[in-house]
Amino acid sequence: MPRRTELLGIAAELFAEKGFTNTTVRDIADAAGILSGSLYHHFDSKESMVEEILTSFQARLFEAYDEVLASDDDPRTKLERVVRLSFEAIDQHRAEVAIYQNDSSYLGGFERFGFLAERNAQMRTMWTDLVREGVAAGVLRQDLDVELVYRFIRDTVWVAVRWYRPGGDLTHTDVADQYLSILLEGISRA
Amino acid sequence: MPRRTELLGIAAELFAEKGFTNTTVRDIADAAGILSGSLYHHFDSKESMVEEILTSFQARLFEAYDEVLASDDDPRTKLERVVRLSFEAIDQHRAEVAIYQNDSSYLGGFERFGFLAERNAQMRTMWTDLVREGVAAGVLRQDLDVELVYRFIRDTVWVAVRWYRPGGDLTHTDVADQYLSILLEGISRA
DNA sequence: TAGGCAAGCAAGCAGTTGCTTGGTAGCGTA
DNA sequence: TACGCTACCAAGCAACTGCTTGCTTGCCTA
Repeated sequence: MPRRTELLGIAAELFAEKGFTNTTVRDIADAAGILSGSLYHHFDSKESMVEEILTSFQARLFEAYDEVLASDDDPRTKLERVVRLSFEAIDQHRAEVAIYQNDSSYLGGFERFGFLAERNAQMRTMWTDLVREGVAAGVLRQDLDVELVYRFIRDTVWVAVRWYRPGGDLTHTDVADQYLSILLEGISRA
Repeated sequence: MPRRTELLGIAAELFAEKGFTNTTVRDIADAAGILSGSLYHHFDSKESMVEEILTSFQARLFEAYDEVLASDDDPRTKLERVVRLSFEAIDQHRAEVAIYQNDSSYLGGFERFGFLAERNAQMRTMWTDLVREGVAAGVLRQDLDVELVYRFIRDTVWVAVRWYRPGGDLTHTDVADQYLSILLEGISRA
């Protein structure tokens, strides 16, 4: 693995754990076993590190989403697959998701991180379209506030990164199963 | 209003907006129209400001929770009331909830903020007990993973502080209605 | 009208921050 | 053996951080 990639991984872990601004370049350098100045041989700035971490993660994530959306599955299946994909992303890219969850509101304030808002809009379109298709197809309730349903799903799925631990008792599939069951059927007794 | 209270309000808004560590004492002083050093006439430290903000908020919140729990409502009604109370707290104490959401993992690392973990445990007991009572009473599904249901509810409710805007189109009651409807009945067509 | 007090100013200190500069060690290759 | 490249070191700078100190101002009240 190229040193550059290695360093990005170390930085991502620290950003996820302590937050972007609370992580100093000296923290990253210490964890890598080098001096802080040496980091600037590999990267322009601390910001360019997060930028690279987030963009490459999002690129992979949306590629996976697009594959589902392009399929000819029915709306409900697509919705399920997208939820499962998201929990899988939390499992396999914990640090990246955590950074996205915790620091994107701060980072979004800088021009160079405008792509965050774009991806958010893309995400919103994806979810609301899926819900609307489900309603149109008659598999989802007609009285839903699509925008609210989108927010509830998005929040519950992504915030799970705060408590989900890869390798624990619950697999990401377990979590997705339970969540989909609750989301689709509710918690009331039939 | 005492100057002290006024300053806490200003600080809370800034903490909520930019995060605790990203808010400098000079930011707070500027917003209050005084010099940074003058803040120390009112408070020991920046940390004691957040501490006071969070403890007083949580005290009021749990007081309201306790009233519901002590009532003789049935489990499902209690669950509904607690959800509604939480959305109401987001509406009326946006800044405090936002600080609690965004900075408690960082603050929790300091000894003086141990009360955050205690309140978290208290919150967890409250929710899981409510769900278990609902299951026992036969109004909630028997196959629920109580711990997971608790996490999903907690996350969805509190993270709403990120997008809910008091005075907007949706009242906190609207949001609570929709969420309870989804949570209890699911989004699938009956 | 003298005393006490809440509120704030002016100046600065020590530590931390992201980042820069000029240099070097080691390795592969021509 | 000279060259170029990757990876890093050593030292430090300017800006910013939370906080301290000694002092002043204006108001209330006894």
